[in-house]
Amino acid sequence: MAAGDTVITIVGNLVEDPELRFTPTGQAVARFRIASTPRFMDRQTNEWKDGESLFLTCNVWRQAAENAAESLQRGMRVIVQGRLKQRSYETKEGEKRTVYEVEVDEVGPSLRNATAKVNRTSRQGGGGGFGGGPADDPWASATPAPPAQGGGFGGGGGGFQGGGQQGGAQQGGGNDFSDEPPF
Amino acid sequence: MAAGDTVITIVGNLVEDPELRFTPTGQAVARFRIASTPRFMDRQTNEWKDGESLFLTCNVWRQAAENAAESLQRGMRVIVQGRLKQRSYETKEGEKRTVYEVEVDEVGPSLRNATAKVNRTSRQGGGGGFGGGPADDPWASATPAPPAQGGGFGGGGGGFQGGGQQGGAQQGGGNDFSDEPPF
Amino acid sequence: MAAGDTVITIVGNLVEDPELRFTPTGQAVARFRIASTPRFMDRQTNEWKDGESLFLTCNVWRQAAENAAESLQRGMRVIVQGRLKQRSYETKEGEKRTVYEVEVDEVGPSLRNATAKVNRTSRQGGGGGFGGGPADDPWASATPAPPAQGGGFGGGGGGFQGGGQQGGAQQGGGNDFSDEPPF
Amino acid sequence: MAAGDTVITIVGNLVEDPELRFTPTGQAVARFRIASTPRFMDRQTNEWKDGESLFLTCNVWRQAAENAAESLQRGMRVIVQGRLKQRSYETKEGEKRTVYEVEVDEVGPSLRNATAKVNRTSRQGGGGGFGGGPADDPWASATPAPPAQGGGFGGGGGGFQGGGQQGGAQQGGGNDFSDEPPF
DNA sequence: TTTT
DNA sequence: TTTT
Repeated sequence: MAAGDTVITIVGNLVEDPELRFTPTGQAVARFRIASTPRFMDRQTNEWKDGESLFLTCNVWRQAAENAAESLQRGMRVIVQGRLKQRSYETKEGEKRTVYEVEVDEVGPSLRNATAKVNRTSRQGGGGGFGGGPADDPWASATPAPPAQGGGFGGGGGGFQGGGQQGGAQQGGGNDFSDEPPF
Repeated sequence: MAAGDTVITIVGNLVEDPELRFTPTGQAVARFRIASTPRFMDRQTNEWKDGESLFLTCNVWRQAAENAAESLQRGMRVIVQGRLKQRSYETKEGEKRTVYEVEVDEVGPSLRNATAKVNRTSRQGGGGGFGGGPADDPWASATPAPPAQGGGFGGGGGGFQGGGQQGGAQQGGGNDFSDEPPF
Repeated sequence: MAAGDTVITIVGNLVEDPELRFTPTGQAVARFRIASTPRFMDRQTNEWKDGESLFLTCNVWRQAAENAAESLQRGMRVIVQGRLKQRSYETKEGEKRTVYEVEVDEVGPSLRNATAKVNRTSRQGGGGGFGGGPADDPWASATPAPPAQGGGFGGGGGGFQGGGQQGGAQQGGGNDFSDEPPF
Repeated sequence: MAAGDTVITIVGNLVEDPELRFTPTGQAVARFRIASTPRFMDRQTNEWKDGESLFLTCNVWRQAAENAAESLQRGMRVIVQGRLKQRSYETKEGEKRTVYEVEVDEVGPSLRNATAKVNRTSRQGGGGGFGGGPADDPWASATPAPPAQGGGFGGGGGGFQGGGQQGGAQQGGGNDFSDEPPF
């Protein structure tokens, strides 16, 4: 990173699937656009409301580009760290325009996504598929309430539902029950 | 988030598996420790060297806690956004100590991880499983392969290799071949 | 900045005057400690309350170190941008301790300080001094007064009151009257 | 601050003097534009070079707005912390445009400015004025001078030279002589 | 142009 | 105490 770069971290949802391309030298680049929507408490109605979204185009390079194209998808919530850049160009009509983009240093799917999971090593899961069946799913444990899954998740199957009610009022959350950290 | 919170974004590797606990009210909390290791170019030898690691304990709550415990693992590279906090306590010997911790707002596995992937919706993949062994891993191929592939990815297999040569010299990278973005 | 450094921006008040020292080679370093106190809206009482302070030691180098020692002072609100570092050492009793410190890249007094001002060029002010007492302080006036004024600013007066009730409820604020930006 | 806001810290130089306005309700707002220019080491020539500047418009409110209008000036280096926002509007020709702006939470002059200083209390300084001309400016001296000085600081003089060679190669600096912190 |  |  160059000294004096404007570092930015954005959390938002993909507005479209990432698009993967390759430079002439074979370098992978993925580009996607995310919408970051702040939520604020309306002090009148005591309800959470959405603020205006911030849209930003992000460019990822190399291995992460390929991974992004593979594993990210419209609707998913992601965390992006990068450097804010400005690019100037001329329209066909000869007008100067300037766009802001993020040169990505790190991206990843937010674990606040419905059931975004990454694969762990094979020692993890016995069976096929992904996620593990209910049987060996530690979340299924009776105690501290499973995050809700019926038969679900079992082998051969989808899993991730982009969308869903992720963020929600819990944003910035933490300890809404004034629980003490049990550590 | 409270006004005036000290927001921090950390990228680093899990030093241990996340530990999941529940508060008396049943709230999930996961805690893990990450090591963030800067790399700098040694101008003498013209080599990349590791700087001193920064270690930080992170606390995640709720759904993300459960997801973290499920999908993160020692060695993985993660992106964490949260608020830096200081906690003071007394040792048994009556000495005051203070620790710094991060109250996590967002975490996710970095897509610079070897083959960190999250599940996409079922419309995505035809077949069964997820992950796929190194042998059929399209990312392993040097040639710019298209992200979508036919049979691929099939069943029974681990997938993620924590560790590996992730970060590497490409840190902060981007466009080392002075390629133009192909967009 | 090394790649992978953990960048942090902290806003807080100096807990003590900066201390200036010089390395054997004559390099200036200033060190000071700041307290960053978040404020949150207590939803029960509908009042702003202070959260737990975060204390952090900051090291500034070179010119900025000298400027800091000269112009910063206990109580002042400052903005600090730097890299979070961990330093390990042994106590005299042989115990290992670790401290977190900020290697400062940029510091400056916050313009939310009571009357923190920096000097402008001489075309600005007619007269001698700087600061001006409360009586002739245009900022004290409720009516939107023009920033530049004739005689003003004259001589022999203190000016800055470190501490005081700066931040206040306006934190993160902006547009509390739902005014439209007049631009 | 709303949850989910995209926090940004920018360091750059004012491209123009701040413009101060007031909303109908009398709320002060200052607006200015800054240029943030990264520097990178050209590994071929082993020289520091300027990267492309990032330009961003910033809006400050209230007291800080008035202070900004008073104390900031074209050319000065400032630190800005705020929230990145997007504003959409239509041109007179009916075209939709979108601009990115920063809603400022904190601003201050960088202490890496040539001689940016803020006033300290009168207990500080013996004499009259503030600022001091270049001639008697202790910061101008190359030798590590003690921060406290006798008569010092005397009257009638400009002081701040906006622009100049601020940033310089020392960006991100710290400890270029591998000096140990003398603390 | 748009996500949740 | 420690990750890559």
